[in-house]
Amino acid sequence: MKIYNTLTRKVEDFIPLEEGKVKMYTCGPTVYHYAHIGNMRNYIGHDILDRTLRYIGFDVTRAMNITDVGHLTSDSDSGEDKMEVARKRENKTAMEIAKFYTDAFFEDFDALNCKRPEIVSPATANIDMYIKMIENLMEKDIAYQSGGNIYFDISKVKDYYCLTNHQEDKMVVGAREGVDYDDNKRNQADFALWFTTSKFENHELLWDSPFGKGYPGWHIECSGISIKYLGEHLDIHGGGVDNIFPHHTNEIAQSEAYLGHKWCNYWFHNEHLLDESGKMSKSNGEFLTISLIKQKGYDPLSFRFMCLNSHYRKQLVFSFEALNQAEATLKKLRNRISSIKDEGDLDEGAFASYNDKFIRELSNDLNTANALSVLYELLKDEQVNGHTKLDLIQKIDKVFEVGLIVPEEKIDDDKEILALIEKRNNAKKNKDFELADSIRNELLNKGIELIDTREGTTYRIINN
RNA sequence: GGGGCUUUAGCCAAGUGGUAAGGCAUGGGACUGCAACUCCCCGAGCACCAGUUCAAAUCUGGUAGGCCCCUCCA
Repeated sequence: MKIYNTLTRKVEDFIPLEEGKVKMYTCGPTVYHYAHIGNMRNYIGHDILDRTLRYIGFDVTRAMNITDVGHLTSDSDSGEDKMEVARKRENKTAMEIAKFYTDAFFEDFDALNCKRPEIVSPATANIDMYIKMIENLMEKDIAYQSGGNIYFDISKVKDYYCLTNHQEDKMVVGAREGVDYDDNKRNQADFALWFTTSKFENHELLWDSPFGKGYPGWHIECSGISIKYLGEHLDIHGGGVDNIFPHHTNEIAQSEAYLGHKWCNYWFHNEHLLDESGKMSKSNGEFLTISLIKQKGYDPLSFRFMCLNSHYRKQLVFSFEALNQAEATLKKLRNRISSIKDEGDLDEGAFASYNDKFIRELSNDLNTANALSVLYELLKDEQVNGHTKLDLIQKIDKVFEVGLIVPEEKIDDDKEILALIEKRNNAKKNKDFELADSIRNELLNKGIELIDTREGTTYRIINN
């Protein structure tokens, strides 16, 4: 398995710390609003990684957080908490907001056939762990108290900018609007570990701590949850590319300072999904969600398929043209596969050969586009019998998970339908095409599509 | 100002030095009463310029366009 590692900026062989076992962490959603389709591309990317690792035999344990507190809308540790903003916007309690959007998130997550991580934990469920870590960092004099908050002193760690090529003296405070100078900090790049009420008032969720009543900073939650549930060493940690700096950079700094050793070996980052105007963002108001796509009549798996057709480390521009294309492609694929007759004995040689090819593509830094080509190659191969093809397709769809094999739905008592087919065929014989077509339409309205073949007419049930 | 990515047919996209995979769409054809489904056939010399090389989409330098990061963001 080869995978691109942001830490080394190279595609590397993936070697887990413990043979055969993988500990993986995914930065989860901030549940202050709906997740847009760009957010979901990231989870599809992680899902493919997760499933690929399992496919080639690794025992994967994966954890993901749900950020339900502590993520500020602004930088310089001065903006409002996103959950608080949502709470005011919707006039609900913070926990109601979190519950609502967490449910909405998983509805889309599930609709995309993303496998839920073994561990999913909300930030608010692990406050004790953050306090433990912060106390430890205070003892080591790596964290300090200032202006009511606890900050992490980045000058105390060796290679703070290890994930990026940022040069401290070239950093521009104010490159982005809203980045202000914060004179509570020793270094402008220091980040908050804990906020207290002395600085932020009116925050609904507050916890007692040795540093004062308050709530955790954003970055500490991922380190805390990861270490608490996956242990002191992590194989893969991932998220969107926007997390590289500062979120993951800060996670590395605080985790390694706390643990006193190297923490995570591989950093996995998904590129963004763009729309015609550039980056998708919630702050621009309108944004697309999986649920909306579904409402428009699309199969959410078409979106998953669209993502698989491109590479996770490449920006992808979303357009309905592209989605239509993906939907058409997927539909054709399913039709083709459903027409394969389950005949012959399992051809083990062919099975292994195609399976190897498939694994080879996925093992090459998740080249899903090429893995899909292997599927097309298989479909075209006349040397491979139907049974072997179907077995293989069923297997590789364990990674793709786009519903390649549509279970054949049968109606228990289809006498009525068969009678109508018979009636239509007679009408066709008598050149009464009006009647024939009306029967066809009647059945189509009931979700039954007729398929005319040389051997006769069959039917199938079509959804949506 | 600093760091990084990217540009391949109408569209999505692979390719990482040896002469451009695959898919969708379009067009043509087979099948059909028509249609759907299915099957067959058809398309680019890789943004541009200059180098290196026997050989470059692939390496180097430059130009142009797009995008991202430099404390909201997946």
